[in-house]
Amino acid sequence: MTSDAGTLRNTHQRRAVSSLLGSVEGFHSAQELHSMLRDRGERVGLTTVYRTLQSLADAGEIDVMRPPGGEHLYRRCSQGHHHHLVCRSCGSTVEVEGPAVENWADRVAEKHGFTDVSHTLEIFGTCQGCCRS
Amino acid sequence: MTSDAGTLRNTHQRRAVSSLLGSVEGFHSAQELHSMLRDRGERVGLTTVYRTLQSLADAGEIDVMRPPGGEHLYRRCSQGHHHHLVCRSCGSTVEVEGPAVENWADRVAEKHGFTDVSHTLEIFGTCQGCCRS
DNA sequence: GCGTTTTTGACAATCAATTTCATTGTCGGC
DNA sequence: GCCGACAATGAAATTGATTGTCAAAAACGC
Repeated sequence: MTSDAGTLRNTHQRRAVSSLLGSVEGFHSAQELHSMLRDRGERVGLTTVYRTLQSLADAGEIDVMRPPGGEHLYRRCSQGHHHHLVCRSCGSTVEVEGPAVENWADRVAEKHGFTDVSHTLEIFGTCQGCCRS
Repeated sequence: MTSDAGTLRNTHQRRAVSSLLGSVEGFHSAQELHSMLRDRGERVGLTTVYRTLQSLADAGEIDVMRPPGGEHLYRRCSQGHHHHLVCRSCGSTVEVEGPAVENWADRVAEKHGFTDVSHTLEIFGTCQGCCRS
């Protein structure tokens, strides 16, 4: 669609994964996405799901989250750099931005002589709905 | 609800792991620590190393880092909440603090109605030494 | 010492993720 | 439209860190 690495071919599996990611809310594991594809009647191998997710992540089209003690979760997110506020209980997520944090991280890294800087940041908590129950 | 530290027994394996962590620099995986113990002549099972590291982490005595695509790394860190600036190439780490970030994370979470908030933050980059080579 | 309770550790099990490799599908060129 | 090179696929096998099992050993209180 958008990204074209030159050697990438346009297969129905790739389109299926990409399209699925566009139509679901929240984060899902590769295995969940694989099941969803099966439920939709698409036959896409689990291997291909992993590979496609990886290439999409490399291309920056999806976000990967690594929750403590769980499998990798993937989600199509709004473009641009942002972070996630995640409910420990129900898994619902909110995208948050913190320009100040970005700057701080870059400044700190630079101060210590580090270059080519990136960072990961996730906020975990219990959301209102889950807190009540 | 919290771990009952009153029933913990003082075994030589527990002491060996704890002592080892006090004498090594940087982050190490459970398997590395297990090898080091063997080199030291201590006989401690890998299972026990994992269990001990887990309980130490639960007690807040060591920090756990989960680098992308790697195993869990453990390190005895200075007390108190802090984050890490990690070199992608050589793995060297710098402890950094960012009170402003802590506050920001808490505020953002609170604003969205989240309670019991925690967060993870790691900064990755290439350190001066590795940048040159 | 003695009995109780925790801890240990060799091995098996788990499970996400990756690799393998023969087969299939794409796509540019004709 | 057809061909052929080559990327892509996918089922099964593999990997590798981590966890579970459970009998035996160690620590602690008395």
